[in-house]
Amino acid sequence: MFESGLRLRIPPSPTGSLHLGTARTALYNWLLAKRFKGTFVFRLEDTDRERSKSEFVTDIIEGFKWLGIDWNEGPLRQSEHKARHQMVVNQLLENNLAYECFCSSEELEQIRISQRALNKVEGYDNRHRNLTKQEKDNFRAEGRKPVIRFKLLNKAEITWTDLVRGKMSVNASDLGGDPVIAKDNGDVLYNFAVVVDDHDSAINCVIRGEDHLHNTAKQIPIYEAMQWEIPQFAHVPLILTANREKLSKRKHGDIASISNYLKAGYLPEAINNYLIAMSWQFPSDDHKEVFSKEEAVLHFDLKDLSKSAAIYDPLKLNWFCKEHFQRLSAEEVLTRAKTGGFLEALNNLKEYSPDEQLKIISLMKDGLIKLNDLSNPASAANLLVFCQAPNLQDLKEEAENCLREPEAKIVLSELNNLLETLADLNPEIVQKLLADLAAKTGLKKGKKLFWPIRVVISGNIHGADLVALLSILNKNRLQERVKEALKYLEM
RNA sequence: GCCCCCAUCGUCUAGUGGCCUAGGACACUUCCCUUUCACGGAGGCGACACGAGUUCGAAUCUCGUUGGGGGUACCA
Repeated sequence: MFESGLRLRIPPSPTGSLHLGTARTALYNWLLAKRFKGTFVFRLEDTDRERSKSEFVTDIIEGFKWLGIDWNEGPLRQSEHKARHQMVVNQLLENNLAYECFCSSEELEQIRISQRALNKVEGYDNRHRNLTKQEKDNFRAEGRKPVIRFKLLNKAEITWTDLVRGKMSVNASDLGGDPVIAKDNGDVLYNFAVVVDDHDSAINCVIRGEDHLHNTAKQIPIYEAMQWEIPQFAHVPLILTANREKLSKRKHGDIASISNYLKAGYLPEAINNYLIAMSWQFPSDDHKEVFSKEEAVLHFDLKDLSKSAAIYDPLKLNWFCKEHFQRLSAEEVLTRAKTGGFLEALNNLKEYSPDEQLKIISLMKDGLIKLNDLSNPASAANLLVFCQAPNLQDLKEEAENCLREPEAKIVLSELNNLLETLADLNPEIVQKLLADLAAKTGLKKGKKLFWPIRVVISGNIHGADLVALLSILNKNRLQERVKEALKYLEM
């Protein structure tokens, strides 16, 4: 199908930070480019001068890098192709395939209102298609500046075979009139610029969101007018929120922006996995769910994409996160946490040797969702227990109650006594320590025996394996916290 | 309003006319493991939107209805 070589592109607009949906479209492009050894072009769609910002350019590039989505050409900037765009506009004008339209926005609005009243397609009624020179001069004399409109041939059936959806067809008369391709200030518009740029980059396969379906219908006639080869099109399904609306940067910025995931310490491999799996399934017999984008490359094909929109499910994302954390070595997690700055709030972690730090990470990483959780008190995977004594004045009710049990005091003072006889702790010693403690207190095991210890070290009745916890914490910290608690209970 | 797209458990999906009393995953839930939580293991709950066709036979094909989404800019 692509004898000359597959050429794909991703054209984000730097009017906002990298969007989850853009990342997913980029991923599908990337997957296909890798699979069929194509060329992937990265272009910044920055023709909207007011809304485009350089900080967003940085954000988008950083986002792609973080996800591991690389490209072969670019970043190209649409704004740098102005002269070329102007040239094509003129060519269209000369060939009578485009024309000047002097309608004011008020007139346009009037046209829409009357069309709507008649249950017709809203849009422009092409009234300035055949203006005489005299009429144009009159408008100019009024001080009106024209926009340039492209002549859509009415009634023409615009068809293409979509690589995801199959045969598609839109009637040109349903497109809302001749589209504006250049504003009255000369700036060209998206639907035009994208055609010129894609053609100039020899793009032969356009993968984009389903929200572009009508744009494709508007763009194909431009290719035809210029006698340019029309690329293949593939419209991928959208990502919807839980209440079934298109995921938008404005309304759902927190979950829509890739940079938020980066900052929170999500694993890019988990994001990629989730994004790909949203509309695509690993084809092998086991239909495995957890995979890398590199594994997906081996099997990915547009025809296997789902046609229906997918609803963003944070719980499922979390699951992918856990799965990918479990697959990472403790060394890797520690490195990423350090380089990402996620350990900075955990000052005292430096007191532990590198080897101890690894033990800490491997003890905690299985329930990890994002690196942020390492220092988040609300997370079960936080490392706070290793870094600071709990604030006993401010315990949760269940923890406070546990400490107020009469047995708690006995357990703690016996523990304190036993600790006096010990030097450094290790798992074997802790094992024995707890057994001795059980014997001394007469409490076999269970809540009465272990929960007070947990509360004293972490402020929580739940947590990671106690033996591992205590042996890493070691004698001094443990004893300190036990004494502190005994003091607190005396008050 | 008009145009287009989509339609299997709450969610993501497998399923391309008989292997389907519809399979998997997330979530939820029961039990087991465990000194707690988590992990892990074994179960459970739970769907072919509806109505007509076509066919010996339909989740799968056709039409209609309904529902959902997107689009409808001198934004991208």
